[in-house]
Amino acid sequence: MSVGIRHDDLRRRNRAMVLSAVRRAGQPSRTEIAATTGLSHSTISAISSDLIQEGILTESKPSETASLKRGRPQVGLALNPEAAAVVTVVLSLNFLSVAVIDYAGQVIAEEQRRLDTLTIPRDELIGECIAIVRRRLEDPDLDVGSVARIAMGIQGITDSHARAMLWSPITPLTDIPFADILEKEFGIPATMENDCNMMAVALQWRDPDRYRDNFIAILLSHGIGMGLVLKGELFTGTHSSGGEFGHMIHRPGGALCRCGRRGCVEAYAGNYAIWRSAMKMSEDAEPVDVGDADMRALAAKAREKQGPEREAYRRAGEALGFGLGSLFALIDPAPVAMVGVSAAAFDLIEPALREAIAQTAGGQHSKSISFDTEPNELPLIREGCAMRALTFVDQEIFAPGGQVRAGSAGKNVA
Amino acid sequence: MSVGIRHDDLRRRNRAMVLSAVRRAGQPSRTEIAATTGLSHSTISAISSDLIQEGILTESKPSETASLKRGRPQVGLALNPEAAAVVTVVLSLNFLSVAVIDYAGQVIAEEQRRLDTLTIPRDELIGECIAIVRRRLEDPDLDVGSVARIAMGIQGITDSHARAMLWSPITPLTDIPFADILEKEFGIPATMENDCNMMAVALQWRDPDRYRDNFIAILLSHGIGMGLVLKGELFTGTHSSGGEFGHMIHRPGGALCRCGRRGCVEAYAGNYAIWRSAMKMSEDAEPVDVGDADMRALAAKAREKQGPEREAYRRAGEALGFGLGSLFALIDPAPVAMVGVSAAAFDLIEPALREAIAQTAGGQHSKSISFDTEPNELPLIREGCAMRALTFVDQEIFAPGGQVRAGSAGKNVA
DNA sequence: GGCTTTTTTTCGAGCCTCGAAAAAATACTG
DNA sequence: CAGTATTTTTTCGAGGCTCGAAAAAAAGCC
Repeated sequence: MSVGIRHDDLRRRNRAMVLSAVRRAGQPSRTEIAATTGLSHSTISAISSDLIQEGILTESKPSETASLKRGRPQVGLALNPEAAAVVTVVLSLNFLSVAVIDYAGQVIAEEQRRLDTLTIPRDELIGECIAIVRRRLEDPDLDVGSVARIAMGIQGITDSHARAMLWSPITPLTDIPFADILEKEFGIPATMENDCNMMAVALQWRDPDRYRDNFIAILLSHGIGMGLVLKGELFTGTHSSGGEFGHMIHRPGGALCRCGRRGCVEAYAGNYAIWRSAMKMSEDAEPVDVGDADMRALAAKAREKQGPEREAYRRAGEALGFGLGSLFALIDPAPVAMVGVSAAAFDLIEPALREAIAQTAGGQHSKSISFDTEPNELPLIREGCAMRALTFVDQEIFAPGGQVRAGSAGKNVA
Repeated sequence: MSVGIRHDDLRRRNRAMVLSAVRRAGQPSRTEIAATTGLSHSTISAISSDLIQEGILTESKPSETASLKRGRPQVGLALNPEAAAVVTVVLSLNFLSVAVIDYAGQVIAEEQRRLDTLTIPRDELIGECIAIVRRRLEDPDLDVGSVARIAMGIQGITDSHARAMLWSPITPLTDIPFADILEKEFGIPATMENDCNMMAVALQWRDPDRYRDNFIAILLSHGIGMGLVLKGELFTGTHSSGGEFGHMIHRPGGALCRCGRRGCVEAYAGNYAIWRSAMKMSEDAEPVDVGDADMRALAAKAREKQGPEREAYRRAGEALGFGLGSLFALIDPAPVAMVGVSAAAFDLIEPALREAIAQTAGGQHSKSISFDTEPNELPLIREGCAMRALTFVDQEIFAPGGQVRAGSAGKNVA
């Protein structure tokens, strides 16, 4: 179970810590790193000199803003963009997008492609994913350094080890082990991540002041998804990617959900549910796909005048509010980011949502709960995948040797 | 944020690891400890020889069962009961109980006392708690060694730092900082823990095969509480003890809950709710206290024949089932222990509970979810408090020096 | 140009863990 | 019953890592 700390773990962990500090802070000096990590100057000096020699870090000459204090000027440390690269693959409804990202986090190549995900056969879907990655990797215009990791993100449920897509709303196909497929094809370690979890990871990097230890990212789109960060760590289920907020029960035996069950939050707040309600269709009506443009038009009509459209958003807000209330009963309230096309209609959702929360255990702090909105989920997902992959490189490739007992893991990066 | 590992942390953590291995395994030999911790024999030898010299561990002569293999026999290591002691204080409805427990986990003294918790004034409640602890500590019949920790458990909500009771169903009083009060009074570090969390801790020690990484302990009593263990760690809210399962929303706008809101799970499954429903009282009826004996009589009547009593338990099962279903949507299914007087009536609850779960996202694995029952919560709570306190002593007193930067923390236990 | 200030590197000391070998304690064997 | 085999535990030297102090480096200040 709990494993003792060996002597060689020390350097390994502290190396990872230095890399993490540099990635987080941008161009910190050795002194700053010593301060944030609590390690001595000598240790930081030794570790960073190693990392520079190995080509992982670079000294970025005088930091522009400085030079006002006297004393020896600080030398900034930066990630060497050429130290490695990672690839992100994001698969969403009718859309496949790939990006190559350097070690410093800059996009150096990308490609996007429409794809009829709802009808495409299994082999073809897999083939398209492999092909688009291959094109980017073999692009002669670009000297893609050593790609150290592929991170794929998808809407739907993935397994808890980030290896396979188990189920997804964007395709009837199930159980595709994308991580294994990509690994086998390219010989590069890969992961298969849940979209909402990646959104949460991205938010943590984008705005660490607001999204640090505890927060929630909710995807308001065709379906309802959630990424949850607790105590600074991404929360995942024990078997699956977890956090199926959209399938918490709002009204037992209620409206028909896309998942086939009844009364889920999503059956009131997903795009198809809002549409169904606005069109005065039965709650038992089979869920249909609604385009983003149609949803925006619906929101406009709801803003215009009272009517079934506005009522549909109110009901969505109510479902989300009670769901959040139950969630807050379990984990205490936390900041929430609403992402996706319906987040652009959050003005229509918020009043009923707040009213519902106020009736729940989380209601005491109802006022203090704040919501951000971000209508476009794709950039967030890609960013999250990129950071996921890069921190993997930081920790497992450039600070290797974690708790491997048997086996012939390479000893040092020379 | 993330702090580097210093050289002195190494020994500290490995000491803690050895203590943890001994506490978990009973009387492991040095060789066994080396195997479970992954540390070398030399390291274990050095650490345990220190711990023995400091009087924390003892060598427990030949382990009886052995002596069949040849070779030098293993020498078991055991916790020295006299190395320290801890005190547990459990405050529940009309009942206050205290125990003194030695370092090896054996109860060496206890005292219990009836108390009218619902009406007792604040000062008197605090006074009674202090008095009962003092009596046990100053008992001349018993040579209580150095008490290193007091762990108090209470039904209700505590803050996330385990310092204060914020709210409790057993008294109208709120915000009593019991941990600070006991610390000031006795000069011994203290904590104020939530009862259901302690139940979960106890289960983890009692049956580590079943309750290891992910499980749920639910208290079915006057109120509904929950202790949640995820990835082997007790889950707590960000501000409070968290896990207010009983106040997840079952039916928006539904039955009146003791907390003043409507439609909570507890408003259908708490003792008072079952009683209310069985007596065909209104769902708006003010919650009343129901004695354990009355509840047992009610269950007997429900078993006897169809009628409002049986229906009341069915409705409780339904509420618990949908609540668990929502919870399972978030964290994936896990084993559940039902504790408390209504757990003895779980046969009446289970059918509707399983039926409800089957209708939720957790339903796919509905069959594989297993329930244990334990009608008596008090021993569990005390056991949990004791283990909590003892592991604190292991980690913070006998392996001191964690991440203290400034300050004059004692260096070594001599 | 010398002095002050701040950052970074160097160097020796002190720990800690590890592996190998030795020591200890028992069962087996003839 | 003495010698051998086996297993556990201790001992000892080697190698690494971090730390503090001091030195070196690189500026601004007077």
